[in-house]
Amino acid sequence: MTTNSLTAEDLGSAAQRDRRRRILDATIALASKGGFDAVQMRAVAEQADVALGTLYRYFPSKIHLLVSALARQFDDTSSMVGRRTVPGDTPADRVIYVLRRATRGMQGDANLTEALTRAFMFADASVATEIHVVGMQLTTMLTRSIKGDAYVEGEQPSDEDVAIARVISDVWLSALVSWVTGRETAEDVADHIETAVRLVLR
Amino acid sequence: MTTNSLTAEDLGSAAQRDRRRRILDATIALASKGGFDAVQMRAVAEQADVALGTLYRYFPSKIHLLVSALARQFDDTSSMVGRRTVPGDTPADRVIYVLRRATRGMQGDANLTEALTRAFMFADASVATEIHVVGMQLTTMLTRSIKGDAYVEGEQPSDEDVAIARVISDVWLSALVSWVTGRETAEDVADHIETAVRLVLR
DNA sequence: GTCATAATAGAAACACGTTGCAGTTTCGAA
DNA sequence: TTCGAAACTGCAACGTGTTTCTATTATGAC
Repeated sequence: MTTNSLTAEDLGSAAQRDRRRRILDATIALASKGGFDAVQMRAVAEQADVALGTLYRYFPSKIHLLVSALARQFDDTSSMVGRRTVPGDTPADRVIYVLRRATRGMQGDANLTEALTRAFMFADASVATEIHVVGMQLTTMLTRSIKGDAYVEGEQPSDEDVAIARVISDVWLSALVSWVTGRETAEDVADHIETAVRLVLR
Repeated sequence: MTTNSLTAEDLGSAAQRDRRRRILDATIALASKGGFDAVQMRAVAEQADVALGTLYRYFPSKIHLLVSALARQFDDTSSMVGRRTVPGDTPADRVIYVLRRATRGMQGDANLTEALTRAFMFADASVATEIHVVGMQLTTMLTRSIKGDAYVEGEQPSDEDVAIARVISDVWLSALVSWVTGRETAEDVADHIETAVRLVLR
């Protein structure tokens, strides 16, 4: 294994950085238009204007590609949403507010959500790094919501808060899967999440 | 659509019932040996001694096949475990006991677990029926554990118990995915589940 | 500027899920 | 028993993820 695939850290020249960007752009565009099935490697390569072999040099599988796209999306969103105080009087209210917003956002681009969620659920250990990043972003978002105004930048949340955030993440992920696979409606998902949040944050 | 696929209810002749059994046996055997990837439709057909087209007549996709296998496994296990009182003094203890047993059982056949879990997470709306069956089995198992000796056959569990069971199912499923995809160890999973159960059942 | 090395393009080939089809067998009704 | 419909077999073919290979182009050391 003399030549590895290019990672986010080790992006060589400007041309390579640009190729990587074009590939992820094409991925998002295709996913947004037709979901997981529409993200076909040949189509991504063509739309990004790279050869198929090059695509595989940058991302060793379709799953890596989609999870990397997910990580970039998360980065973009969280850097935009940034550090605004979460409205709501109780932890439960704040968490529900945040999750409702997130869920609504994902409903707005159902195909993209389906593609990224499926990839996330299918990802194996070789994608653990990217997955972990996404998990941390989610936990941070939730513990911040739980603490509300009491949140202090850099301070460690309590073990219990982390445990609660984790349970809520799990419920949210399950609900997301139910939704993207067409087994539950958006209302089902919202109700289910709200019930769960009020249960663990009572 | 004049000819539908054969469902579990509409199993025609004894020969057809036997074909179905052979197919599911072959599926479990292959999954147990090599996981999701080893369950190849041609291999299943050959091992079950049916033509590929026949396999697809019984199960319209690999996902249907695997989820049906999962449902049968669940049936077998729950009919074996049957109606034995769950040990433990508190709901949390009983639920943890049951989940530990289940988790240990799945670790004992990691490949099979990986295959069935992946199929479950990938299943779309066309598999909703089979999925629903599995979900009900899981919920029943958990509500029974929560109630312990107070459980009465045929009695409806309370809304809160169902909600709790559902949250625990979600956590368990997420943990399972983390484990089968190699992102967490079995100990991680056990700890995580125990924390979650004590949180919602305090 | 030259040259070795790595990166890319382009295209063929492979693997496996899935579909389609022609011929054969099974099965139930008359 | 005979007949027609449904089920089954065997096999070829297609689509898409993945691999592989050769020729070409970009890059960086000297």
